[in-house]
Amino acid sequence: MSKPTPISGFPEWTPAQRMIEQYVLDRIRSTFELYGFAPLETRAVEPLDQLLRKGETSKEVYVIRRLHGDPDGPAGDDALGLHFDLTVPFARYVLENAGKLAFPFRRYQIQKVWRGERPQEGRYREFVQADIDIVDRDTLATHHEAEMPLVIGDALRSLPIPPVRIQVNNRKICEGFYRGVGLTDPEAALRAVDKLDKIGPAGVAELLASTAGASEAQAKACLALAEISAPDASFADAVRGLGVSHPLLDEGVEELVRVVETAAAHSPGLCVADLRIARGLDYYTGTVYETQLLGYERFGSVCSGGRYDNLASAGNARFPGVGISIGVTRLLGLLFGAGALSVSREVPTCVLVAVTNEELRAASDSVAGALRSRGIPTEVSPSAAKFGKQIRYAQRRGIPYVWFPGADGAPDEVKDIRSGEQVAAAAGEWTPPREDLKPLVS
RNA sequence: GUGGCUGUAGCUCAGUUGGCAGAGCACCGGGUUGUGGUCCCGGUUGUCGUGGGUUCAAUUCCCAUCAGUCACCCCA
Repeated sequence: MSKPTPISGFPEWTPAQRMIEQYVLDRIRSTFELYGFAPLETRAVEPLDQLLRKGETSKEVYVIRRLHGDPDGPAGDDALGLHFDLTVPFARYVLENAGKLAFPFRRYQIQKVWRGERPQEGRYREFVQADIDIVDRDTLATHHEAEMPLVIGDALRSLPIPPVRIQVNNRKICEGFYRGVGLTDPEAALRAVDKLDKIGPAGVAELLASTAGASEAQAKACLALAEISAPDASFADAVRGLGVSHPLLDEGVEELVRVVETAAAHSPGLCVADLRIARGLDYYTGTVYETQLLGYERFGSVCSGGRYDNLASAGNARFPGVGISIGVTRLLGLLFGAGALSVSREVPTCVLVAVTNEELRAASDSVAGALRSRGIPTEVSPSAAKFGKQIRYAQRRGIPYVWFPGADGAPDEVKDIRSGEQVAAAAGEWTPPREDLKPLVS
């Protein structure tokens, strides 16, 4: 068999990287639970028609089918696709289980998602998202939109990663403003403005004219709005200064003020109102979030989301929601690529119990058992090689302690192979310093 | 999905104007008859991403393909 090769866009980490990933996931999860979000996992597949409601993203959906499915039979597996985010499955789940859920319903969901994109650094076809959402029945209070950045701020701050900046906007501001200046296709205008960073003001003006039918004055006004950015409510004055009025615009400004002020009170500098932010899936109807990892801005957002009022509705029941999702795989991929994350050892093992000779392996096994019973991750040396070799086995893996069973009734000894210090110890009592018990991620 | 660049040892990379494949690090053995790391001596790295084609001869040239990366697209 020839050597297997990777599959494009489906990353597989090393054990050390996986330990870091698990650490990161644990921290994120515990922050989510600290805010009272309940755990949920949904199936990997959704009916295709559900997934395709988003238009453009449809090209990215992986469809599943049975190898020997009957192409002429009734629609079965081939009507299913892998979910490409966690919000759409969640909306479906809420509709399906509305009777069992208490509203407002707060849940987190940490799962893989799949998108058939062309991969490059920080872009994958299979990746993990850590998602929180809050949905309510009929109406959703706007303060939930202000809560999202707080959770994310806490979660990401608990990790050994560079600081982040959450950029917030509100689609009502854009849409209200565009309508206020007389544009009739706010969607097109939004798409044009979104390219500001990439093609510059002149390019956007051109695009606004060609795709949204904007006059020179209208384009200028849209650009002026997009250039507004402030870490506090002062953005609202800047918007008013543009002299455009529309009910939707006022509503959006009010909501965004609240998000920004709440965030500023909780953690200054975390959030910034940035009126050029337009992206995200097109089901967003109000607040939208994007998150830059400082120093890695060019790789795009590592955490995005927003408010959606129309994603989940059945008959006359409506479930507006707001959610945000951490791109865990992108975050890790970027930091791994930069060598910016490390772990103190490649295995969970804290203690390696040396084996004096194979006849005495049972003695080492029993030491290991005693240590494990007190929660100390321990392995027994794979061979009774010279102690130098056994120490090196530990050293190469970053295992901090080697345990030597005492010969002929002499006490056992444990050696810290980093310092070389070796002391007598009893397996039923010795405990490593707290910081050595588990691998340290930094 | 479109286009560009790249692919040589576990890692970082040399190299062959087409003629038996190299260095450093890492790894293994010894110096050191039961305690590693430093040091010294010695040793192994490999379908030259994969499959075709041209050629007496291809790692080198050509085509395809896979993977990585960049831009577009989209987005975590």
